[in-house]
Amino acid sequence: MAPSAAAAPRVTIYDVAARAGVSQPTASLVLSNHPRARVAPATRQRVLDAAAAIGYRPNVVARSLTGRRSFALGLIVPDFRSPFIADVVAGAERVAAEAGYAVLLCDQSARPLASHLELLRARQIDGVLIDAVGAATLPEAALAGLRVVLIDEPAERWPGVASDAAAAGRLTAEHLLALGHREFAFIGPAVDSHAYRLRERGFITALRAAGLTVPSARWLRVASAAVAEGRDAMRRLLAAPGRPTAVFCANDLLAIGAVKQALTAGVAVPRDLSVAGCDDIELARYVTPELTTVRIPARELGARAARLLLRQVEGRPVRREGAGLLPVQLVPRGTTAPVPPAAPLPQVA
Amino acid sequence: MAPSAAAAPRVTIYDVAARAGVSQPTASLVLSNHPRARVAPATRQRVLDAAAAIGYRPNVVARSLTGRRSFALGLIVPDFRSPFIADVVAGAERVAAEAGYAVLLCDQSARPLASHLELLRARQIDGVLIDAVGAATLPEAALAGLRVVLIDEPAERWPGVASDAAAAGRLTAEHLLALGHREFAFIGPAVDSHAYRLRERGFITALRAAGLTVPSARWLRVASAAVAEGRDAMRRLLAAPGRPTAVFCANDLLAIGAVKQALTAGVAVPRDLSVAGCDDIELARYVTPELTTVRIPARELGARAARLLLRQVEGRPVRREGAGLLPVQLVPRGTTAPVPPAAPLPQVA
DNA sequence: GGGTCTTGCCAATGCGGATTGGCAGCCCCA
DNA sequence: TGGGGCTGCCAATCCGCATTGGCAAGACCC
Repeated sequence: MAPSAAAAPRVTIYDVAARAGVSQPTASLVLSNHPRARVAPATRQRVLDAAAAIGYRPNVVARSLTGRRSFALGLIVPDFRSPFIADVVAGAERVAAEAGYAVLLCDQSARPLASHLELLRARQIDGVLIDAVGAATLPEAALAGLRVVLIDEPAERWPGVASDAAAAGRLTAEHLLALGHREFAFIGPAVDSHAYRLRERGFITALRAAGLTVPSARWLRVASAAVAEGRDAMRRLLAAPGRPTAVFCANDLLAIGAVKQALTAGVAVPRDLSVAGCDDIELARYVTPELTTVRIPARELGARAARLLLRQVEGRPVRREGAGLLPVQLVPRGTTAPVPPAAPLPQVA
Repeated sequence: MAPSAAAAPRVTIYDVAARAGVSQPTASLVLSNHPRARVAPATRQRVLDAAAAIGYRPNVVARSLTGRRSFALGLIVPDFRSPFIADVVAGAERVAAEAGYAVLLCDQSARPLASHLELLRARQIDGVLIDAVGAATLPEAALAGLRVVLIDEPAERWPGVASDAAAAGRLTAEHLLALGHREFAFIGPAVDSHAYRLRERGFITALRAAGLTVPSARWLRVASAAVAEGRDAMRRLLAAPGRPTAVFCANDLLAIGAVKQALTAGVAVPRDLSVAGCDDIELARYVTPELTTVRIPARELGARAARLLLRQVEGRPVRREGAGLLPVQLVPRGTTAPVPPAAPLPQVA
């Protein structure tokens, strides 16, 4: 249990004070650059010189104990290995780092949400960014006393930031409709995620507006938003009787898997089948054919969430949701094309 | 500067002690489950009950201050958004979490290595895993007094874990040679990374053993190991006079970019040109054609590094490099094929 | 030259918990 | 029955830093 032999002796603020010939509180006043500190310029300089001379580095742990804040934020995500999430993390991390905060990355795939929250609490975390499944249904107590910002998961009790997920679905629907498609399928994860639900709803609502629907047999639920799942779903889709001319996948990974499977099965994409994804991960441009998708500003999502959380943490005013939804943008590429002339169904009059 | 109004009142060990009718040290002895603690069973139970009743959670910050350890590890990586690195991180994180340690993820693309080390020091980090460019050339002082484990970057002064990068290059060379290839190119990042150097060297050494070389004009250095760079490199390669029949890319992202560019330029892969990558990221199976590559056990690399670091941190004996290199494995897929009959050069006798 | 301010610094204390040393009370045995 | 040895608990102290209250010395004024 005991750690191995002590390492380098630490340089503390007492050492600085001693070398500068002042008391520890005086050194503290100077070094923490206290605004209302009344310290003679000469004294201040002596302290600064002493600190520089012996290479003083404040001990964040000690500072956290007195200040009751850790200068660290938690960031809980479903799976940081997903490219989209990784971008969200990168955006948040950058903002946090610039403000001098560390980020404790918590992966929901490794440990449940509530457990992460407990651990973050124990570490006296200053605030938590939650981009995780099930955040909205967490018991009140799990978040009590924490400063929280939700990502892509609106709730009345907490501020949050979100992308315009409904628009993502709508834009895709409109794109496919404009290409003449009338027979659709949908592939999406069965997770309890607001953003995914809205993507679905935006898609179907736009279809309805055009007098169309997606038959329930072509409404495929998969376990997670991963490539392998997209593949399985497409396999099922192609095995069923009839065939859609266009498929909307709730994210790019699913779409990549779906395209892959279609090609493997000899279904030409986009000639015989159009497939669209959502997120616009970097990879979307590197698969063949390049993936039609909707660009979601992932980094911006993370960055904005972090800024919002830092406002709370530092006691600055927080505008509730004021910023509105982050805009998304259709990116037509190579996996969607006009419906083939010999469409399975005659054109709707 | 002042944080906003205080949140929920914290439950401290003093509260537990008061409720159990014992002194704080006694409560501490019970709750920290001290091995040589001499506490009467009844007393112990009273303390435990009290703690449970009021929901006591030890304050990790306070514990860190006295214990001079933070139960946190640093993990410095070149870019956690790279799929390969993400797997290394996942492996390390899992091991750390199981031992009760948090991981502070530091991205070299956001801030230089030395700066990260400073920050980790200030947080009294218990140890650092370094999978970063330039770790070997760091000044002595930057790492002084830290417990360190290097990933894929052997150094005499520090323990480390590494994959058998030379074998990765060799296996690829042998694979391509067996397919009849004699005209090669290489694409790799110009970063100062041991693993990449070994991959190169392993490749070229195996070619030499077969009496072949890679002409310097086909030895392409790119800025980073990213898809876009692979693309650029292939563009240059195809623009130059003559053409190899096989290209070894130092990692999968480069290979994916290279394949993409070749296809775009009308060069059929693998018919006209074979391309091989390295890492076997998940994506390698999802591009078209599927990528031939060498599987590097990324998660295992991270996990093993974390275990090694934890041994040091907890003062258990550390076997120097004892474990040896992690084995790698060729994964032949769709981007490599026998050299076409009408090869640019006659078969070497 | 004795008050009243101001300025500049420091003593004391707290944050939450770990650890050490020691002191009662009890048992046991000679 | 008195002393030795345990056992079980607590008082005191420390970790490194931030903050408050106050005190002494000098500036200023009448």
